[in-house]
Amino acid sequence: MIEPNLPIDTKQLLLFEEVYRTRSVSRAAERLGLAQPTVSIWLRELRRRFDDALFVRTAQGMLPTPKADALIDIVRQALDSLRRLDEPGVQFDPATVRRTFRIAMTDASHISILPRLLARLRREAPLAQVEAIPIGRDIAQRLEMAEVDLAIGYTPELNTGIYQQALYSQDFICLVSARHPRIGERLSLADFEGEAHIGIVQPGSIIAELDNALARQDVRRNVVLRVPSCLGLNALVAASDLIAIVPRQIGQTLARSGLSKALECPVALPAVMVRQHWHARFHEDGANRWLRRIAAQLFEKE
DNA sequence: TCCTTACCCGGCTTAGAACG
DNA sequence: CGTTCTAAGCCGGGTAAGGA
Repeated sequence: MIEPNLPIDTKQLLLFEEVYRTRSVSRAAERLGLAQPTVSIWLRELRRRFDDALFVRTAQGMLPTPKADALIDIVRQALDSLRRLDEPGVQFDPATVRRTFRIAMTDASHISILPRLLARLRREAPLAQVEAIPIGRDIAQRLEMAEVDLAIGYTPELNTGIYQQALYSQDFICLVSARHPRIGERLSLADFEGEAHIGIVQPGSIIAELDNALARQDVRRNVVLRVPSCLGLNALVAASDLIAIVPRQIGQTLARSGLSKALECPVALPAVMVRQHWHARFHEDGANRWLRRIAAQLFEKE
């Protein structure tokens, strides 16, 4: 016995995935080429192993328990990894790869990075899929568990086991309505302190650093609205007389709609470095290296 | 070293109970 | 009524043990 504690048999992983997908023991058995009782017996072993019913009979079929819901992603990733063992050669070929790249990023990056990144991926890896995942406090763990291939953002708290590469320096700009009643083409410090602001509240986001920087310069801003995301910002700014401090790229992109205008901040705000992060386990992995190179190349010419 | 035997294990079929 | 679970018994392959 090589590893008595190795949690599970590959066949049982396949079974788990198939029952989860088909919501049926019988259909899973048919698809796996097994007799139905065999599936039932394996399921019993899985239930003992995980100390959970995993699937329960209902009028809608064999529905997964919360435990099964929690396991399915890990199971699928394990199976994906095992299937890759059979791919010809170990080297990575973007032109033929059929997999999902999971990239954690802020919603601001959905505007500033994702379109260009997606265009490159679609061109070079037409069979691959991309999943954008919110970048949160648990990002280091998710990188380690291979739930996320790459994390892009301002995440100074990542360290052990996580590699990083600087992508670009991000500075800030102010966004106001294109029809603002008092602010023209320049934003003065008096305007900045006198007008009301929208604050973006995202744990770990770049924007959380801003109030620290303003406080150091003894500049106050009157935040009357806090939102969790940049995505609805344009409509909010356009329909109000509020000021929003946003990453320069986001501001310029949103201002192109004509609803809002991007103005230089009257206060010096420190630029922050946006980096990409990956786990040490995948440092030599062909697919991960390729993905990192694509992301880095997006910013080389700037 | 080779062969036989016994045993274990995984998977099968069948049958019946339990359940929604 | 259809689906799922469980038990009993069978079969084939692998393996360990023992004998020639």
